[in-house]
Amino acid sequence: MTADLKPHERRQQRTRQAILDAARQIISQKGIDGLSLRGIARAIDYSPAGLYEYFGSKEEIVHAVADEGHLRLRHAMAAVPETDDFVADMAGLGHAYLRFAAENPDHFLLMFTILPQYACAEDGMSEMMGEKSAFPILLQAAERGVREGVFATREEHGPLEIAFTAWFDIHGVAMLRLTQLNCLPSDVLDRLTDLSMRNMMRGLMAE
Amino acid sequence: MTADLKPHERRQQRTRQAILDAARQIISQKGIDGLSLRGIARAIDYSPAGLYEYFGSKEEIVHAVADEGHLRLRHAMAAVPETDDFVADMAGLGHAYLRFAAENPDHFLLMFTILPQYACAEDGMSEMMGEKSAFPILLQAAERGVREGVFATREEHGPLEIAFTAWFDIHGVAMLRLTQLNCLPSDVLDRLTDLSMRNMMRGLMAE
DNA sequence: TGTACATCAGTGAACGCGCGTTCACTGATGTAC
DNA sequence: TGTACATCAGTGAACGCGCGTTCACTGATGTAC
Repeated sequence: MTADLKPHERRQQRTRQAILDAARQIISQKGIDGLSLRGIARAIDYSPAGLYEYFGSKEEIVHAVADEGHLRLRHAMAAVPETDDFVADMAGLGHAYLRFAAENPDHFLLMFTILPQYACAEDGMSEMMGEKSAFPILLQAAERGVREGVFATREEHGPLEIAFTAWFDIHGVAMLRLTQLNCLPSDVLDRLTDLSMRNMMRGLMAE
Repeated sequence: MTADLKPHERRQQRTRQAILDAARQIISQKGIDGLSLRGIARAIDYSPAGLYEYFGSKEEIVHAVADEGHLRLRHAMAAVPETDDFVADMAGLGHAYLRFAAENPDHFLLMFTILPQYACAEDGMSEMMGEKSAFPILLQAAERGVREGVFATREEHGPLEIAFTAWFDIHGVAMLRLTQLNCLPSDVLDRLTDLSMRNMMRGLMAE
């Protein structure tokens, strides 16, 4: 993907990435409100004006960081190995989601919170199905679950609906753990998380 | 609760409330980043310095607005009437939650997003069980569901665990609808929401 | 190989802005005698 | 009832700050002949 570039293009790419990495790191340390062009520039030994060579505005940088986050989340979930035990694999996907949220809380909040002002694509579904989103990974798992007869399907209730149900549940867990339940001891949280995931699976299962 | 106050105390209370109302309205219109002491002061015809008679800092105001939000959400859910049909009542609670989120998106995001830096109470559970939280309403419903034999219980899986499962699901729906799925047509969203709630209930039910 | 020129990445200073907070103040309201 | 004083709610101007963005610039790198 990054092959076939002339040297100066590679240098550009590298600088662009350095900007995004610095931005991500600053967000991790000080939250989204702590992010400033001046801070990014300081981190990569540039003048603030220099950033405008690579991005048109601060907002563009923030969007790029969020996009990158979605990609990283997708990769984290895609990296969950597939075993014979579908139910366990499904739980593994959920835990990958939660681990990402726990390890990158401010990045996660940025991705799933701050930017509702995106222009809507005319087909709202297409963005979610794209390569930048983790949803297709979940959808694939739902399809496998159906194929293996673990999940029940009915009229108007196929893999897509199953994937959404799972996403809703795991996303709620992730958000509430970050923002409301962070005072609870983590063993309690883990127990509640597991129960919730199990209940959710139970609601989707055949028979 | 507001009785037994001397006139000047009532006046103070009213001003305090006016500040919070203005803050809430500004947040609704311009988001949390659009909130400034100057803006609040302008809205209630005060000088910015005057606000310090009522709150010690901007942060205090923001926390107060968030707290008020939790109270309003609780009231919205407590106002859902109880009928003979438990399952329908449970769905009603979910819809009250979602309606609140949809009608007060920025307020909702403030409540459930921005302020993870609260000092943790030594017992993390107590705040959630308090009068400022909507969770007890959900817990009551879960207890009723158990009492009526709709929800299954097992070892280590009682009303509390049921309430959490429901909260996770409905909160995930609310957050994703606000931040990721706002491009989908609302009939699609409503269908997915209902399916998810039904699946969740199914996972909790007896037999 | 050497020279003239164009392109490019990055700088430094400045722009105007809105912010939270402080502080000395004022004028009205309440209290004591 | 009148007067002196204390309290209180609210003001206005100023503080220092950090911000995103612009723009004329510079020095290095690349290109053409």
